[in-house]
Amino acid sequence: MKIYTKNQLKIYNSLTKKKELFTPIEKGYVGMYVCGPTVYSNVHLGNVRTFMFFDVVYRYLLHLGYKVRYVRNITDAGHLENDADEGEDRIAKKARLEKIEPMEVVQRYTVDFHNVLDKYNFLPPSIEPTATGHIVEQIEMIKEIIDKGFAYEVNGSVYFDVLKYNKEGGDYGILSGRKMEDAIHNTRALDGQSDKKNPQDFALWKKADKRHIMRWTSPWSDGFPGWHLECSVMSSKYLGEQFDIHGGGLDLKFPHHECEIAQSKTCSGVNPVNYWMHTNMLLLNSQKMAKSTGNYILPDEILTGENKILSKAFSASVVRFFNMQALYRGILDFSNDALVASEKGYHKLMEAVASLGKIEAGKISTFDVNTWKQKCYDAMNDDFNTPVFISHLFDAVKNINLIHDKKATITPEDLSTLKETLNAFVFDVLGLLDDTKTQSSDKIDGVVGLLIKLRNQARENKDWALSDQIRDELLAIGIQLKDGKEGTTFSMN
RNA sequence: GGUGUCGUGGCCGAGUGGCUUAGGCAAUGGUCUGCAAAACCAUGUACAGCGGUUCGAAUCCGCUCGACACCUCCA
Repeated sequence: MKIYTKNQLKIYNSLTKKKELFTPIEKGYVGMYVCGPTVYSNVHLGNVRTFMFFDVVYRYLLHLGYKVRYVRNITDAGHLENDADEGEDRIAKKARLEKIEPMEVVQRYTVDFHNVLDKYNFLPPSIEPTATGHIVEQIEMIKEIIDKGFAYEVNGSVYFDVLKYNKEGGDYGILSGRKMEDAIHNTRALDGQSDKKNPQDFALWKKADKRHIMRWTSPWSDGFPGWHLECSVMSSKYLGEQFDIHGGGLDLKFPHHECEIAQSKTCSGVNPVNYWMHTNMLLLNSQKMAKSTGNYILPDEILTGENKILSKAFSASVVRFFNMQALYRGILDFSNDALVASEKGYHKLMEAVASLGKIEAGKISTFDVNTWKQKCYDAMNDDFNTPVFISHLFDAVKNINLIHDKKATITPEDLSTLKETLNAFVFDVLGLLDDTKTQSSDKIDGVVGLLIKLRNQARENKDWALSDQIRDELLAIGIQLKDGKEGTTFSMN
């Protein structure tokens, strides 16, 4: 029996601004599209927050037993730098600065992106399509929009006619809560450089100027597609005209997602997405993390400790844990203190998971495992409330420690449920890794075991100087000895 | 200027009309220890301000102050 039949998931839908019961279009199957990165530079931690959250969404849906097709694109065609005719795309600009081919830039940062995801233990999406791999489909979609009368060509470029779309029943502005009548008066003028009929109109195809390297042949000009188009094309190609979940960062809500809806709806006549999900921004020192302002930290810099923000290096799982201790819809402020606190909590959790393997069952359970388990599911079912979910995991931690200290007991049946459930939640759903375990090995176990033995002999001889030396010097290299009633154990940081 | 989000204890962050007002970190006391650490037990401090609705509001409404984001490429 699939877990999802017993667990009714609720998702906060950005479109309706309400939590709604999640009902997939096709029972048992979920189609999810998430806007991926533009690969013109390294992904920073803010980007990672979004992908990490949707990684957990993906993991949880799989855990519930859904068959999920998760599509996350790579934007490698470059976006317009601005709305002026002379706009060159970002990837081409970077290439010129670095005197390399645009596709070389794309390749370098795509590899970097994948390396980061790998280090942070992301599950790969089902399909990771690229914009440049779908130029033909994008041209077809533009033709279709022109045929339906909602796009016009000017000087080799094609624009979507937002006002006409809305006059004829369209709902441009529905996602972002903008009224087009207001927007007309409030959009900043762009020096009259534009070919557009109205400033709200957005480009579907842009004619490339002479210096523009990334270009494709089209019925209108040698040029390149507008940046909103690729997501409409790739989502409908792989997930259908209508699909379940579309995710992305809050900053993409307008205009990117708004434009996607207009494009897709023009072609299909239906709302493309049932549940829109937006992750909020990650702040650094209370300011938005963004490459353009220099206020950012790279995922690799956290792992190596080579940065000006953190006091030391932190593992990928600590960052993951930190992210999951906050709700995805809220702004999250990244700081050294917060990360230090998360690291300790994470270690506490991992040590309980480790000692869970060692505890013995008893005759009765002083811990209601099944109620606990359901509380965990309830939290996740409530719009992926990972902070509450984690607070329940600490409920299990407390009980595991009590049982471990012989102050509580658990039946064999409950113990097996607890093991199975906690492991699934921690490793499968949250995607955490046990850092201590991966660093450990039989040889280290043997060496430290020998030192523990020598130290215990010293302690028997009341040679405190020697026993403390062993303890302190091991601690200095990151191995902590723990004296318990059952003898001495150790853990590594 | 327009659109939107938000202001919770020393810090990070849940909750969203009454119920035990999460959880993590830090702090204090205790158990344990040769002393510690770890673990466990116990404890304190809070809902930006003002006004309103209500039997009752941190939670709803209004205003004020403050923060942030989007409106231009951005996860």
